[in-house]
Amino acid sequence: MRASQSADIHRALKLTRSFYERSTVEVAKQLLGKYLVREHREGTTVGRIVETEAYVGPQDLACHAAKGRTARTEVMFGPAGHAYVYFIYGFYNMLNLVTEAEDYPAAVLIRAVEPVEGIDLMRSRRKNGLLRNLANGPGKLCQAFGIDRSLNGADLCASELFVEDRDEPTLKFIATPRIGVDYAGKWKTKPLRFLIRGSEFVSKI
DNA sequence: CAAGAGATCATCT
DNA sequence: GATGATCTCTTGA
Repeated sequence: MRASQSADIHRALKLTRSFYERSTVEVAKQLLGKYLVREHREGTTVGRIVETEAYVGPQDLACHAAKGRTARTEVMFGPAGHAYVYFIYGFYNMLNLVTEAEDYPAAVLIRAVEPVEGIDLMRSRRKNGLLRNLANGPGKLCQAFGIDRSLNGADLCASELFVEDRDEPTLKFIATPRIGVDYAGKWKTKPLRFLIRGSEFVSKI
């Protein structure tokens, strides 16, 4: 084997629980450039995460956990590294990754990914076949990846849904206020949405 | 292209 | 009974 070949090997390491057991803002930033993987009997879909939002705890009026510990928010109160998937607007599912210590309710919303693998499968699950429109929004990416509430509570360290680090270099990102949280008082303007700078696959600039 | 409405239901009041 | 961490389509300039 040539010496240069080892540099070409694509390392893909599944993120471990300790990755998620940190401050939600830190996890939201670090998830940019990681790869969301969903294994399914129909096939595997992979997307490079380009947009996230942090929902940082019970004091965050935009975070569902601000309403307290209920059946719906129970997963966010559980251990880090699990999926919090909820249904909204009568149509769409939203994928979040639970962060921080157990009993501290916080999570990162995955808002957009760049399609990498399983693109035909994503197209068949969605009507609009344009590559840029397959997964550039939280509802769209759940459609494209076949994610619904059956994955609520799934362990990202031991299920068909997980995130890989493929050894991308550190990325430049932008922070903006979160989308669709106008009701959240002073929390609506905090810069808790993170985008990869220059990506064409974000939901909006 | 921007703005607005409609779709549709789980969750909480 | 109201509303929402959205998306798509229609309308009109």
